[in-house]
Amino acid sequence: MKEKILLIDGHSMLNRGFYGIPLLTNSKGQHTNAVLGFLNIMLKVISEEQPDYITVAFDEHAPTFRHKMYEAYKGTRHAMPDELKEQVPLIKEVLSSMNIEIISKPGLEADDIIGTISRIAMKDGREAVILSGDRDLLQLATKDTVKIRLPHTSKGETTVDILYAADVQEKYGVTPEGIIELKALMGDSSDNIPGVPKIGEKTGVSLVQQYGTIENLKQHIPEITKKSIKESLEQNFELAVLSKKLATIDTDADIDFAWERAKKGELFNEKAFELYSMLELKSLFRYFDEDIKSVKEEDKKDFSDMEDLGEIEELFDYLKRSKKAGLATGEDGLFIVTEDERFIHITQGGFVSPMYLKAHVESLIREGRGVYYTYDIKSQLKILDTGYGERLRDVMIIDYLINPLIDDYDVPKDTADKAYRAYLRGEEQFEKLESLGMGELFLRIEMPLSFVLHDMEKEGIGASKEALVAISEELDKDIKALEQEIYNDAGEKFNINSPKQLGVILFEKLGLSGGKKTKSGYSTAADVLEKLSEDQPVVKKILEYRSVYKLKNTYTDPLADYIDENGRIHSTFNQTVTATGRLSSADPNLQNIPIRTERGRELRKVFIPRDGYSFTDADYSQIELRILAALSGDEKLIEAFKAGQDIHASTASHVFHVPYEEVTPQMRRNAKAVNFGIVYGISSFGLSENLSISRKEAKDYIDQYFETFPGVKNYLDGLVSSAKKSGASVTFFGRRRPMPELRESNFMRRQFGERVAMNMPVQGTAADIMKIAMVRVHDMLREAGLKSRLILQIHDELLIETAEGEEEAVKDILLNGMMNACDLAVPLEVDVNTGKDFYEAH
DNA sequence: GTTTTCACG
DNA sequence: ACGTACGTGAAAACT
Repeated sequence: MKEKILLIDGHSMLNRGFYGIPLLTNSKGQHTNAVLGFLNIMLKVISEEQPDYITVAFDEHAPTFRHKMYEAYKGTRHAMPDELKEQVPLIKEVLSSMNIEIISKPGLEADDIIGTISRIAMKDGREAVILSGDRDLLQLATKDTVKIRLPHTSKGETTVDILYAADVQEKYGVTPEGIIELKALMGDSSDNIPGVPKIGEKTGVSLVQQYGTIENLKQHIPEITKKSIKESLEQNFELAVLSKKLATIDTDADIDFAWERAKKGELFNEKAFELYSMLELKSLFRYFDEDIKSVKEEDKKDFSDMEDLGEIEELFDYLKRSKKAGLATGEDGLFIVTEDERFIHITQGGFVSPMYLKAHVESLIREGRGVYYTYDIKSQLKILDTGYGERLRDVMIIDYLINPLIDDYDVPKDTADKAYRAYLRGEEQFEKLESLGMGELFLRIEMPLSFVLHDMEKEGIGASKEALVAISEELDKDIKALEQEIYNDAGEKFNINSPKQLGVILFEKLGLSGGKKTKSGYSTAADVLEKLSEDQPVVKKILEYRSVYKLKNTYTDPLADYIDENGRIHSTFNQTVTATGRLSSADPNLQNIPIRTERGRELRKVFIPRDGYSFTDADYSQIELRILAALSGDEKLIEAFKAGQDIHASTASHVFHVPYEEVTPQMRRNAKAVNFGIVYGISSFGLSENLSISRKEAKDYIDQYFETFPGVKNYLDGLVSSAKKSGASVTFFGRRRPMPELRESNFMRRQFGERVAMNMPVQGTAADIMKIAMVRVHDMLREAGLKSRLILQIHDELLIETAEGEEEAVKDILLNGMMNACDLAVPLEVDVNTGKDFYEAH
């Protein structure tokens, strides 16, 4: 069996990874998608091919000879996005750690290096496998010693095609040598090869098949029948000659190649694993042996038990005097990393009671002189319920504030790891946070909020199981009845919940005109169905079925299972999930309990306060538009709020030029949609869809709006341009959202980025203000010695379970806490309501 | 695991 | 020519 070398086109594979996988970062904010994509395919091919040698070729950053030729011709070259650029050194580092040979040389393209080595391999009696995403390389394929592996993705599945010369011929209709001629004619925009105008793939292939080379073609131009092609060839033949030069890979370049250095070594070694873990390429860990994976863990897991009370007292004393420490609590005890690098584990038992530990930790984070880092404090409070201490810093929240776009911050996987990583990274991350201007936001708002959220989660909200069961039974009856009626109307039984089956029934069997809207068929979304429900009883029933089904299966039934032995439901409020700084609620989500339809709203009656308590609910009125007014400084908008006007009616009056009193409900509805659009980052398309009007009309509304409120226009434009300049969008309190979308080449994603740049400061500032209000309200309740407790937050709304007799005090605290959370050019208005259940209170 | 739908702000 | 309103979480179907 012949020996085999795998030759990889570095930039082409990196490119493929970058554009094939959505932008991805590790917890330190490094982009890793291109590296991941590269490695994924490389490892797959290595395991399939089992090569004896591996070499990766990279283009040099300096413009290469072939590109210079083209730049001389046209003077352009596509710039690499920063997010990709920064991954080039990363992949090189990873490859060297895996003992893989890297070759690059000024003046040479990766193609030329690969071409040359593949010919060396042939000469030396070895096989070559070329891995590249670039079809240019196909010209190197031979009958049986050089093959090309070309990755392609279809339906989410990536396969790596195998192409020998015969496969190239079969798939592209030309020989490997013909690929050069083909490129000479049709060009290749991704490779900056111009080609001859008017000649695409089809014409190119048939010309190459007929004439072989362009030199031969030149002799026969007069024979060409199609006039436009003939003329283009006559006028532009020098382009074909240039393109051929550009497309021809040099197989005899002067490179420094030695078989010895290319020999495959140990790929999955310790050093490589360290890099993989640093980049957090978890999906690739499986390639490494268990013992390599565990080496790193053992390094840092040398926590020694401490049981002696005297020693523990001494330790806490030391910690209080230290500059910093890492702490983490879990079911498995308290883990501490000290400044002098001791790793200590304390379990409860004997005299070390939970009370004892709580007292010591609490005193440490309140009175200690240093800063104490931990990771995900809120989940730890469930085990050791200490109160807030201002010396404590949560590195998970710091990570989140530095980059709120990361999907999962939970990298440490056990308690020891949390303490260690918090200690290791805390100081550096906090400094980075401060340099980004978010130190105050973190210390003043997010840290105390964590403890507030924990209290809310622990408190939970009362819910009646009996009421839920009763509702569920009624819904079930309705579902069954509707199901039957729908089957009847459709003339057959089918799964109404399957958009696919439903689409076929509606748009094919019943012949309704719907038109395709989704990737995989007809859209059956409610807004689509509503447009044709007018005289279609079936459609109405389907919509009703869906809503009833949803109520039962998403709310009623699951909620019943969340009720604990005390009759209460405990949601989790996530503090590190959203891109804008809002909270989110999960398991169960209590921020999306129905309210918009009466039937759904009924469900709120099952949420009830405990005996001797009632609910007090407070919500900010139009907080986002008020923020928009305040931050933009638009005089008219500020004036409207100061005058206490209905803001949608006021907008309508200005935009439609009618007196405030004469605004019709229809006009108000439209103005309301415009206001929403402004907050979402306006686009005429979005508004026109929402209001079912033409793009032109929508654009007129928007123009009219901006003419009325020029300050808003000015402000929004400024948001986009400053986000473009700084690469991030920022709230009033300094919360930051990185905006990589604004630099992308894809037009649509860039446009999305612009909308986000307009929305984030508004939505995010509202979130900031609410967080401040929550901490204030929580603290005021305690300071006043009240029994009433904050139990829910729904973005612009707070719910308090109020003890009998405390109603007035609670109302005052809510009003004060929320309205005075910050001082803006526009007053913040708050509506307060009370009730015996959640339905009544809001 | 991804897509579609729909509940909320 | 592209194909979108911003931010979430959950269930069910589909691949």
